[in-house]
Amino acid sequence: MFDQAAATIAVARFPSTTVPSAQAGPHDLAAAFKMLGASMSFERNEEIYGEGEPAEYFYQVATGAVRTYKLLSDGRRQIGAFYLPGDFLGLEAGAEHAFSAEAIGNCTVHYAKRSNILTMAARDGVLSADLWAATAKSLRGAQEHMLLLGRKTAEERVASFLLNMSGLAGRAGDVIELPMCRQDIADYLGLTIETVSRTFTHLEGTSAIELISSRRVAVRNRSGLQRLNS
Amino acid sequence: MFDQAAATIAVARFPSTTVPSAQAGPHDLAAAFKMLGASMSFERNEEIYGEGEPAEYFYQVATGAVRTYKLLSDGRRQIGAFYLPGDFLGLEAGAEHAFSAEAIGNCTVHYAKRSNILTMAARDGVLSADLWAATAKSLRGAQEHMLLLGRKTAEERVASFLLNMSGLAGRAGDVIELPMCRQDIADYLGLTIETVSRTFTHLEGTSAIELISSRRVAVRNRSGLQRLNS
DNA sequence: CGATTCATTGACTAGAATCAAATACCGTGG
DNA sequence: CCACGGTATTTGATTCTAGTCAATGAATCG
Repeated sequence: MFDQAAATIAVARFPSTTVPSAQAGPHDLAAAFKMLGASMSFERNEEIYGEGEPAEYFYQVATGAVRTYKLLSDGRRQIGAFYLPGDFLGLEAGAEHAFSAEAIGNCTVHYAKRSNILTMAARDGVLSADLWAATAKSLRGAQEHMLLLGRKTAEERVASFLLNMSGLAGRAGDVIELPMCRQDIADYLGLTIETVSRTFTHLEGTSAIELISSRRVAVRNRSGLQRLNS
Repeated sequence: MFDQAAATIAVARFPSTTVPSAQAGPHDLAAAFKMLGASMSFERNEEIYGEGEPAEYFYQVATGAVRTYKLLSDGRRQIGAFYLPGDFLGLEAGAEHAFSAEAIGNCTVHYAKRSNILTMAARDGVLSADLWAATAKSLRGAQEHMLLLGRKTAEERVASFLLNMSGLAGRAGDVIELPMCRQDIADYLGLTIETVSRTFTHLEGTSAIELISSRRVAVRNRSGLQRLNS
């Protein structure tokens, strides 16, 4: 999640698999979605699935962006990850979803029955390996995020976030389009909306970034951000 | 990880698989370790593997306890999870370990070559499903932990920790044996050692727990802890 | 153009971190 | 068995980062 480079690859791969490979044999997860999946549209803030619901489907973002989150009883929210086109979600094993998922803006999502994917995976080593790899990728994202939430300062969190959003391949001067609002960013970074806003302003003051509009950020000093990112 | 009930099940399952199942077919991950794995002992604080090292093996804790962690350049540490007997670790896909792993106390670990497990999994639907399930279990633990790190107060974090350590089946009056020191707990919960200590003392003051010794805690008011856990 | 939502800024507070010291614990050797 | 040294833990005083409360400003949409 959140790895834009990988997301781009996955997106690029998606259409190519519409040309079915000659052999009926090995498929990857994206190809399995093409075979078994259907599409569905969601409006801004619409729930895709809820925590505790039976986990019937796997999902792949086609367009737009998705957030997954957990709530405490008093409404405090932690966003676990943002999902961009190509990313898979709902891969957690277990009969029930451990997170809720919502559309950030209007978006399209491919979905496929878990049982179908799993049945196919049981017979297809490549597919099962890809399912595992996708899950493990989520796990690594979560582990990286634990370090951020447990040990980084507000400024370091925002810098990490911006660098992740700008992608690995990004260069100084790149303009980042943020699909999510400040509250989403705050709940993702374990901060308040005010702290996120102040930190953006402060980073602009040090010429690390430029706030073109609230949803558009230009990276002006990439290595400065990376230094903050430790 | 950290799910003592599940850990106990895994441990219980382990010896039973020494009796090879009649059919050579499906195996679970624990059985695969029995077939392919070897054992190794580690001393207190000894490194099992390091972040960035090639991920050659999968591991399963046999006795003792293991911590996985990441460091920032200035030494700040985030412990991602504690692993108890029966738990698997090192399941992250990718050529390199994303975390470091160390023995908390003297411990024994089963290990098996990744390539062997993966080869076997490619031909064995049950094994590959179990590999995926074990990875997904780690993922759910990580997601739960993100909520703790991002949104819970110090008292809530410590209460969550104690409830997790006491196991799902625990009852009031249960005595928890903590295998790790205060610094490990602090780095796991995203707090300082002083805050952990003060919170323990405060929970004792409210009769929620009793500190028998620094490594032994008795739960006196389980529902009180659960209320804090939200 | 007004209404509403979202973002920024300011003043003040609080919860956890930091700095510092005292106490408890543990293994070793006399 | 007890004294010693080293480590781990607890406790206290103070600071500081981020949170809270409050108000203003900007953007978006009928």
